[in-house]
Amino acid sequence: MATIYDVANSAGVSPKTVSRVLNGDGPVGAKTREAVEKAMAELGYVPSNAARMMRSNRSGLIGLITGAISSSSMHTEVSGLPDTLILQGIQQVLGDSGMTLMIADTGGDREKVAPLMRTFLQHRVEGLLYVADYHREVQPRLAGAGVPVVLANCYDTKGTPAIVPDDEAGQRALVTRLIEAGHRRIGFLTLDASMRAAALRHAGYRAAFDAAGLPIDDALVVEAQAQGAEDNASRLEEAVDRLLALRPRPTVICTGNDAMAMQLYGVLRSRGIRVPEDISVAGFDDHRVIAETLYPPLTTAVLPYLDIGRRAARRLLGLIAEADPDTANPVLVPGPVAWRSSVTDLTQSSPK
Amino acid sequence: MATIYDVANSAGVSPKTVSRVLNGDGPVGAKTREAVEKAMAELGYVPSNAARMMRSNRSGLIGLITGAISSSSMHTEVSGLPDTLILQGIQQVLGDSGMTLMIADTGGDREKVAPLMRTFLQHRVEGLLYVADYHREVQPRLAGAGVPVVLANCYDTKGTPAIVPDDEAGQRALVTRLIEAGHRRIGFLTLDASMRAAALRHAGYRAAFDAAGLPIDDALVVEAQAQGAEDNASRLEEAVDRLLALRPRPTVICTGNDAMAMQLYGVLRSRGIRVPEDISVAGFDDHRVIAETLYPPLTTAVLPYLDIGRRAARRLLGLIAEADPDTANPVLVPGPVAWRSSVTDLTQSSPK
DNA sequence: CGATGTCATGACATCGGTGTCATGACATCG
DNA sequence: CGATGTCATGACACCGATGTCATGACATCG
Repeated sequence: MATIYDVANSAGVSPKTVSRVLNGDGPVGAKTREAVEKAMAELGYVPSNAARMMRSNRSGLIGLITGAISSSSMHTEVSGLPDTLILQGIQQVLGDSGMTLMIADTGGDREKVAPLMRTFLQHRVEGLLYVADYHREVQPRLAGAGVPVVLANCYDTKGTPAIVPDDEAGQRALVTRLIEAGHRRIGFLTLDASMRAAALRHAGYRAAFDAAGLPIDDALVVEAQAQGAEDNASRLEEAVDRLLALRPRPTVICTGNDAMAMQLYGVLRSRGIRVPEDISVAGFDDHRVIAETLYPPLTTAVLPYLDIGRRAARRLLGLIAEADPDTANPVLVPGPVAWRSSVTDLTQSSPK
Repeated sequence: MATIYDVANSAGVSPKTVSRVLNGDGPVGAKTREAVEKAMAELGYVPSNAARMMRSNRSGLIGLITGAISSSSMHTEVSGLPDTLILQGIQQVLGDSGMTLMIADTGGDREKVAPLMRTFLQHRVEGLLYVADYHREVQPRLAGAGVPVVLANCYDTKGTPAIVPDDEAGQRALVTRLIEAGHRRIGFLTLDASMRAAALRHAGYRAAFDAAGLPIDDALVVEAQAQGAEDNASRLEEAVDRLLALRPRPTVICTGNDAMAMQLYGVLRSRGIRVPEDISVAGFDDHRVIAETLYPPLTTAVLPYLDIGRRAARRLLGLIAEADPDTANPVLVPGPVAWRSSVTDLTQSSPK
């Protein structure tokens, strides 16, 4: 591979002059510049980042650690939105800023974090991102490496900058819309209670009722999933039957995520109940493949993974530039409601 | 950040000795080694890859270019298996080999490939991977950069090493299993005919009938998707109705992918047809979230993305080591059939 | 007991860029 | 016309590792 010396020789100038052409600092005569550029093109010269970095101490690299990539097919029970959407958002922002992303995957193995960190530090990354596969608390043990860190889709107790979804606001917005559509008996099949999202969304559900001045019937809320359990399918069936046995029967059922809504469609239909004519269904995540492809398409709260990724990247860039305007921590990212035809508007069908 | 000189000073030895401790080449006295290791620990020393690379010319980096990450939410009509599974496979292999992955995303913009390539070359990547979001031909214009390239989930006409799924074998294996289960009237809702996978799978479908010595009824094969079309949902409904009108009616319907199977479930149920009692359904992809969560769980041909990723990575490592045992190109990766309860075994229900 | 070999270690050059400073050629000004 | 300033360029050191070669201290052997 050609070096700056090769270019300098070929153009009959000093390496320093080539450097000036490359970086546009210092003055260069028009004729000289042309000769240098010709030589660079002929030799297919590409400057070495390594050499450059030795002086400048700027690697232009961002390290990204995740257990996300390899975990997605592992716990199929946690079939939330693909975390790679977060990567997308990160990529978009970093790409524009000229940074290059290095990714490493723990494969779900906590022990691998330390060596991966070491690899990143060897490459002198300027910042680190840690992405979790679902909203949760982490102790990533990667602070204090002398490099800014931002957590995405997770948070810790040490005040590390973090970006997480606003699960509560999402569920609240969704349920508020349901109430506006005339629904009063709103069933809720929740995720495993140990998940942070479960608690927050439940709180959002309650907040929507409170805000509307409506009473809450706790019988309408049923945990329909247990992490690590084998048979979540039958668990869901039981939960659905419990909701269907209530009187008055719920007019709509919210689920912990879109995958659960997909199962719910199947269970309801096997009971001869039509969606949305007999009962409405709403999900959470806006997992496109599911929500848009289901029949009928699913109304759901958007889990703003793309936006979380973007914000995490921007915040990291801010920290690297030593300007972090964000004071709140963690930053809560709200998502809109995706309104589709799985929910009947009761105010339309039977106008007061 | 501490350098090898800091460590050397602190331990009272020369930098070269520290280097020897680091790399385990050359002999080092036990006492000296201890002192050096203590100094490294105290200073939190991490060697600089940049400096190392200047001498060794080995960056330990692999570049990965994809339009996949950011495209997945764009074309929702091409809702195949998430390509990030390929990344997973790549990660697994590269992680074990001590290589670090740099990723860049074109965001679907062909113009961005060249600058991204340049960035990678500046970092002196030792190899390049190009990952496509679905099986297709590409002209990535990235060969000839003096760096080995492997294509994953795509191929070109220039003989660049490539790893692609064996769509034909997958469909053939699936249909063969269906035939073994007693099915003879096998409907097939295909992907947009312009997709490579569509043609290959159709060939596999026919091959299965040929191998079994059974006649093929072309009326059973209907294109149920058009790329870029807005209303693929109603297109699918029409296609399904056409199949259902055939006499004798198909006993099983294969779909172009799992997302289509999910829609098919909805359409069949809206027609009052039960799966699998009245008609069986089989998909393609083994998109876990769909196939395992659908009710009933979906029989499908596994699209071996994880394996494709692994093989692509291994092949690239082979090329870097200048040993490429693979002669066939592209390499076809077969996938098994995931047999689940969406298909009825007719030989069981009505033994001859 | 001197020649030879092994071990442990260090001095020095080198990789490919860039920052600092110096230098020569002109243009401008008082 | 000499002093000063600007422009274009190059010499040289340096960033942090590692390869090459040299060196001194011992151990081993004939």
